[in-house]
Amino acid sequence: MPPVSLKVLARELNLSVSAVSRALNDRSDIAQHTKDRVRALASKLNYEPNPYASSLRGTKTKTIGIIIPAVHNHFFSLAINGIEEVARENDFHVLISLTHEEPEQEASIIQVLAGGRVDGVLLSTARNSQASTHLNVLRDRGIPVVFFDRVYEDLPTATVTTDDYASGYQATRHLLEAGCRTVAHLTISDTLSIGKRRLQGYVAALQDWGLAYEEELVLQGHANEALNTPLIEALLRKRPEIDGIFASVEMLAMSSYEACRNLGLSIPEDVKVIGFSNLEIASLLNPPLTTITQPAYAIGREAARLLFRAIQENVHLLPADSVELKSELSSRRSTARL
Amino acid sequence: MPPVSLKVLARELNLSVSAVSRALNDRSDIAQHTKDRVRALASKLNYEPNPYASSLRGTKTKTIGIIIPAVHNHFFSLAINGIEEVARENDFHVLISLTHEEPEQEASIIQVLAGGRVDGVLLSTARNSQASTHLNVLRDRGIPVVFFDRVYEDLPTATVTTDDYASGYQATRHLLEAGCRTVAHLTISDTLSIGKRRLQGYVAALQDWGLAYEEELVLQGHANEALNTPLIEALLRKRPEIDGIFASVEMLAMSSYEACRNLGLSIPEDVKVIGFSNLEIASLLNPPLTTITQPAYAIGREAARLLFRAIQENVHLLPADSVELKSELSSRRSTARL
DNA sequence: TTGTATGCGTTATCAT
DNA sequence: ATGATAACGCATACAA
Repeated sequence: MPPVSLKVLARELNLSVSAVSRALNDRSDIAQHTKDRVRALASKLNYEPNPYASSLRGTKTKTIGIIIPAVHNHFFSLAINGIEEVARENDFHVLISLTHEEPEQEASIIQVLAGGRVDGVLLSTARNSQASTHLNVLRDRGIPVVFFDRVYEDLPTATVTTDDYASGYQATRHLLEAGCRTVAHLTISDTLSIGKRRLQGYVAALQDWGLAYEEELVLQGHANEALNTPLIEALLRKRPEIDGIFASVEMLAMSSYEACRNLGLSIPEDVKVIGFSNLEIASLLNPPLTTITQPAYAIGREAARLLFRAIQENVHLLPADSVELKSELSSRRSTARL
Repeated sequence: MPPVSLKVLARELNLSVSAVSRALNDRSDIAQHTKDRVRALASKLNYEPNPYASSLRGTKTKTIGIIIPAVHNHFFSLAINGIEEVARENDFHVLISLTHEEPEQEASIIQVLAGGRVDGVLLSTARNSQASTHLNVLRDRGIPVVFFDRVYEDLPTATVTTDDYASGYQATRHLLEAGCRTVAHLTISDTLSIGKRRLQGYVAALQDWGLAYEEELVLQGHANEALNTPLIEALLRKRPEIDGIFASVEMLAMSSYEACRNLGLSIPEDVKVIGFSNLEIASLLNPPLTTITQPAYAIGREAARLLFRAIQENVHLLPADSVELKSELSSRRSTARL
């Protein structure tokens, strides 16, 4: 069955297309009686305005794009939840695209979305994305962007992040206070914004404790998650004095658990582990994992809120509009002082 | 900066709009030389065709819709991964909408998507959705739908599911073989397709063991996840002879762990637990959780593949096109025979 | 209060 | 080989 258009309604009601259009948009220059007739038929026939025709005229697509590395990740799925909710409140739709951590994918997605598919973009960058030139298309088209969590630091727009430096410092201090003297740091990328900041916090904490920073103790995880456990095992074998692990992402904390299990190392007796994580069930792990939890849902909401300000009130987003939220450390048995 | 349109390219090249259009679409009636000129300028100016204008002419939006209860759930996020991948392979976009388990939301989302926003829909129904009449809009508009995991059983279209009855039977048998004699079943809904089938498998297994089915041992979880732990605690207190729990979804298995911990019950000594789950880290739980794992990623891919067959080859999907995949039981310590 | 005409960006059809 | 024109569905400016 062909979709119900204004034309169909107009023919049926012996009205002009424009009269029907205005009736449905509740314009003041249409008789109440006519509005009633039109609305009755529209709902009877399940009329739904073609959003693409509207956007072709105006240039609001009522759609925002989310570009993230993966959805299969507690942090991102919680963030999406927050974003989707705000979008719904604003009567917008959400287009989701995954980069799978590949900068080229990220660039191509942006290029396509910029072609008029969305009114705004929420972006958390791929692990190895470096130059931000592929974002120029968005700027040129006047499509606002808000970064969340993983940001490009040199871009003149708003970001929503957490206090990664402070959290990195705090996590490391937590291990040192628990008695660790040789703390390894597992990161996903030392060029990525969050990777850099968390690492800086780690380094600063070591310094304050009078401990030397050793590059060898910093392990960069592999994109292929299956490879991380053996990498960590190798590190623990090479440096058996390691008594603490600070994992900058959930996945690396889990790989650390597996590595310790495979090597017969006990947590927290032999090695203490702390990790960034949004696992609700951290307390059900063996042993319960000490976590730094980011307010993922709030981050999503906040980022979306900023984006809608830009879209609907037509304000230009500036770095000064950026928001920083706090993460929370939950101490559990994986870092217990013995 | 205004977006680059065909008109802009045409003016710049002293060509007609239609010539430019055909050049970009690589039509045979355009001189190679001209094609080259056009393509060069297009890529120089980052020309991107306006997808909404194309879809207005044709009626392919190059977009599919995913409608699911939540994204914050391992099963669904893995499925999305599979779907997004197939969509990308077909050069399609993915619109994602969450029902938050509310049938009204589901209906309203469908109504809106049917208004020409997507070329096809992948749907996993909300927990309490009953009537499927809100899907008629899609049928009327000729928009194909593929259900995955949670399906409407009375609908003449294809579904992608797992062998839920067999899995329910197998899970229950697993507990009985481990020595359990009073097995509770935790479900999210006994009207939902997957809930019904898993329950039927549970009932059949009890029967084959000569055990009576007791309605009291079947607990329906609450949509508000926080309420489930106390509900399970209450059940365990009321029926202290319960020595096995079969949780039909991951969340309820986790709540069972918490309930047991709160009551001081040991797993698997006092109570054995098995649950449907896509937690990669089930083996890191305390104790490691015996799981029935659905091939979530494959389900997503398969559902998307079917949908694209319908969209691109214009075939009408029938129940006979449905696919059933197998889940896998991984036995771990939570159901160890002692 | 309602109708007519126009244009958004694209593509198909029919000229030239 | 290229150009002119019309149409998709909608919303606006203007006419009646």
